[in-house]
Amino acid sequence: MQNNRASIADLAKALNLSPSTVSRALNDNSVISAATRLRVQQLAQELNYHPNHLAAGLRTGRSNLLGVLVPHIEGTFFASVVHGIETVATKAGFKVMICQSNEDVEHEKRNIDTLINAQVEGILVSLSRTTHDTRHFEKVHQRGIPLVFFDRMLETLGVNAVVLDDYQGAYQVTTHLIEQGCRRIAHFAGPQHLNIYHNRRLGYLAALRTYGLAEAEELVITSDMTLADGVAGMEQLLALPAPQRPDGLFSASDFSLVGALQTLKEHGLRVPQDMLLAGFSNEIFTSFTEPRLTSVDQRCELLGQETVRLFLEIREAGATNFQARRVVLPPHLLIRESSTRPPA
Amino acid sequence: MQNNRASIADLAKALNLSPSTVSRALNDNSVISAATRLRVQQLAQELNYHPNHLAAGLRTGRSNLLGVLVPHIEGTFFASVVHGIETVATKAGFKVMICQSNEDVEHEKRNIDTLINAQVEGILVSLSRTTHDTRHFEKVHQRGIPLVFFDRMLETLGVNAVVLDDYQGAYQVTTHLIEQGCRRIAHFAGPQHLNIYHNRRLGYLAALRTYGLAEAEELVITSDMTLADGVAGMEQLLALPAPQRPDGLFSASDFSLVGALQTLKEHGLRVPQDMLLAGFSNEIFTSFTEPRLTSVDQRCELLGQETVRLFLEIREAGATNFQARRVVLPPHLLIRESSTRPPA
DNA sequence: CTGAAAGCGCTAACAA
DNA sequence: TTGTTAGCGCTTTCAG
Repeated sequence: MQNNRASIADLAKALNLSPSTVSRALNDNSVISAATRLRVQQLAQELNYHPNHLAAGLRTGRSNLLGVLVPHIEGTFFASVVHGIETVATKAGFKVMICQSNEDVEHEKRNIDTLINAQVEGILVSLSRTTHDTRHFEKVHQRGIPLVFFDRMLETLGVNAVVLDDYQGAYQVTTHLIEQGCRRIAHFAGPQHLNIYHNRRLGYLAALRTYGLAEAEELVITSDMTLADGVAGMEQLLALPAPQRPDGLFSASDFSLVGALQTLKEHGLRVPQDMLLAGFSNEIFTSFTEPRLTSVDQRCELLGQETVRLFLEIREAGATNFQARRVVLPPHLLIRESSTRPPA
Repeated sequence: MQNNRASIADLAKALNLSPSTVSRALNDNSVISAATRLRVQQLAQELNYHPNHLAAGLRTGRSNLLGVLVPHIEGTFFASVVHGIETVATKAGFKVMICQSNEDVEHEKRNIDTLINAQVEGILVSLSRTTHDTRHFEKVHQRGIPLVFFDRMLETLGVNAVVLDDYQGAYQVTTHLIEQGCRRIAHFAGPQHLNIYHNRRLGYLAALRTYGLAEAEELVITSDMTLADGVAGMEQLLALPAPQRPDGLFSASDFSLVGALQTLKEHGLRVPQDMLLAGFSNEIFTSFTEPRLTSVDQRCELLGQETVRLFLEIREAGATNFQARRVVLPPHLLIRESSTRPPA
């Protein structure tokens, strides 16, 4: 009978045992005699037995599945986070199911249903750019499924979340620019309904205030943070009358920053001599440009790992009576040539 | 009874129907009267009913799960491939389970078991760097689970696979360098037991032969293809006596190429004036360096999509009686400044 | 230490 | 068009 797929029933029959005994033997239940355990496990190996997790899950109510919902997975950031998630989740015995919202709320809603249907034991989410309210997550809560946000979230009170301290990161990087001598610092900002871009802007403004620098409306440019947006943004800045021109730029995204750098060069301006630059995310390419770009590292992998850890904690405590918690990771400023004032 | 989780039985009871009728109504079975269908679906909505896919899967023998096994997911390449996979798989009604081997065969073996246990309906694999034989995939075959390799595979006959035409890509890019006037072209090669690096080297050699150029041992440097390896490799090339120095370089990885570029600059040499450069993979940063780097695009997303398509085909035909097929995607050479001979 | 029996939630014959 | 019945493969009382 060494056919396609052996079941517990098959093993039981072949060994003249009951299914329950076989099940116990396979699961290393301590109550089973060493002898039968061995017999069972050997035959299992021989027949190439593989447990059916669907069946076990149905019976026990545990799927060992963990749902992850990200806006997309191309690009460094989410890929690294997912890597971190996968690592810790696997160690804890979970399989990871990945869904992408493609930055679209409707997708996001459908994905949530998919994950619920798959009986995942927890859901880890980073919101799509087009998500402005989170009512579609209520049913997750209702079903008692632990829900943890990471990176992108809405500032709703009482949700579990793991985020980078974007405010601190922005504050530090802006302070650094000021200390390097900048007095008019421009800021490329992202969509403000997203916590991350909002906090980066706040951190930037706070640093200005701390040092008594005036904030200038014409120096803050909000966009979707692509490379092209960076090009457009820098053109806009360079079009300002000379006294209003910035001497430094903090971009909330490294992509826009590269656009800005390219534009500066096209105009015959040099970095850092003519303008200091700093970005956010520590994308891999920030070390490949000339000059290399100062940036704030987001601890992507750690972020993923901490997200799973928080999930495990919630699960342990029981989803419903867990006091919602927010884990805030310290950012890490990486100073490179683009923001280092050259000796005069 | 609008408790945590409603089941079909609950709906049936509430509506005075049999479970089968409810099931049929929910699945839009054409045999059900419009009226009952509506009643059922409305109540389902109201009670926030979600089907239990584990149960359905157990019953129907279909899990709607697709297993994906990659060496890792950080970095652009696999992330993009997975993106492509996810997109097509979702459209076909599959959920994707992702595992990473971390470039380790033992992990790979364990992951295969995990996926089998999860009752996936197909497995898509890109081999770990440390995999030298593929016996652990036999049980997948035995169980009649469609198996498709993508990108990294062993040259075993009769497996299903989707790969880029690395040979062609390398041939094209080398030819391009020759046509730009290069006569001594160096090559940074990767681990040769992996089909991709092997084929890139063969393509490089073939192009040399076509144009009657001698291949020089000292110009082919094999490494693990990191940025640091590129630095070391270029140092090695520059240490050659002047007449033996290359006038062009084709690196099988963009990362090594960046290392080479940085090293050239440190030595006061200019690209493309003093040496032409070309790489492989079209990593995002190839457009951010100066000069921008010529590279071969790998069609990552398409690769992922085609892999799923091949899986669907196999499934359709029945895994066992499907004639193994290999899909080879044409590469796409992107010529940028680093390989364009400037007017003399 | 082992076995018998029931049931997780759903679907698919077959019957009505 | 609807209902009855059985069972997917596994685990878990409860009894022996």
